[in-house]
Amino acid sequence: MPELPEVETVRRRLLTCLPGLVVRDVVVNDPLVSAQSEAELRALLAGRRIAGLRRRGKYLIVDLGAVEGAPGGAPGPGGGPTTAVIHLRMTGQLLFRPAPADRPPRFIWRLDPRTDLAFRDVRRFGRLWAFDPSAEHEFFARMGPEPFGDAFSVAYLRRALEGRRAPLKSFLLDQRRIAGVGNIYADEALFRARLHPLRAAGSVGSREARRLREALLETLQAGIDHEGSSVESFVDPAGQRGSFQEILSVYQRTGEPCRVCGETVRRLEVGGRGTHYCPVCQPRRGGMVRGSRRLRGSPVPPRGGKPPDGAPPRG
DNA sequence: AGTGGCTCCTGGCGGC
DNA sequence: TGCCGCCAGGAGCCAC
Repeated sequence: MPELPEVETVRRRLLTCLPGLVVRDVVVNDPLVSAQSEAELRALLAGRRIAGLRRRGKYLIVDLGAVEGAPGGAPGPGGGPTTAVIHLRMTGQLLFRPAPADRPPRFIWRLDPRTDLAFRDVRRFGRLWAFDPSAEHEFFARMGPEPFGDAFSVAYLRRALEGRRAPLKSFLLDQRRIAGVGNIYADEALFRARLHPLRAAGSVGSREARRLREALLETLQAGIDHEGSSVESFVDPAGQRGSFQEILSVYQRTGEPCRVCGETVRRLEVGGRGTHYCPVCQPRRGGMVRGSRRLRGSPVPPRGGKPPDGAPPRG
């Protein structure tokens, strides 16, 4: 599932082909993809040149310039610059010049010179927004600091952890605390930090907080270096899979031996999310939170054998 | 305010 | 073989 490293991989790929292109038209095939209508999106996006691509947490941000040739190029409802935001959620794929003969993408940006940016998304959780750049601050107002930014210091993390009774796993998934961490990288970072996912966030000491921050950064950076994890259906805009899934330590390795100590990797449910850990490398300590109900039929065997979803789904 | 649980959505898979 | 129900999860929403 696209988390920070996957979205960053998409951003870097699109950076090589999108900037400078003009959005000629917008086609919305699935109204659920945006609260805005196709006409609204067209008015906000069409005629504008793509100026840049940024990322905030798991959100991809596309900066578009004012409509060229518009009176004065002045900002305003008439044709000013636009900020577009895309969230891939579970299965979203942004494909540049996608192969045809697929099911219709949820939306398409027709670009000039003639190319397409298509949004394919089997589970239909992904979303698109477009708004005046002045609205961006409010849009991201409740989102926590970027892990690689200066604001994500040990001091910040300690303050954020302080007093929290929620399990560490839930803390890491809370986008208001840290931006961009999802289920895969949360499990992997906790393993790297040797912290049990059910530890109460507030029970984490200063040395452990330092370890957790370093583990998060190392894990996310490794994900970026491997161009993402193609566990579910992630592919970059050229249809290429990432390779981080090949070096996962615990995520979806239930029943397999820990790569460090050989103990069997376990699975439990924390905050409704499948959670994978090594009971030896991530020992229980004081300040544990009670786990959620045990998963039915645990231990759940890994759901291996699924083909990459880069292949076209059935028509 | 913090926390947990439910919901959306679909394809894949296990069970019968 | 075919059908049914469960499962995955990011984030918004709601209840406590």
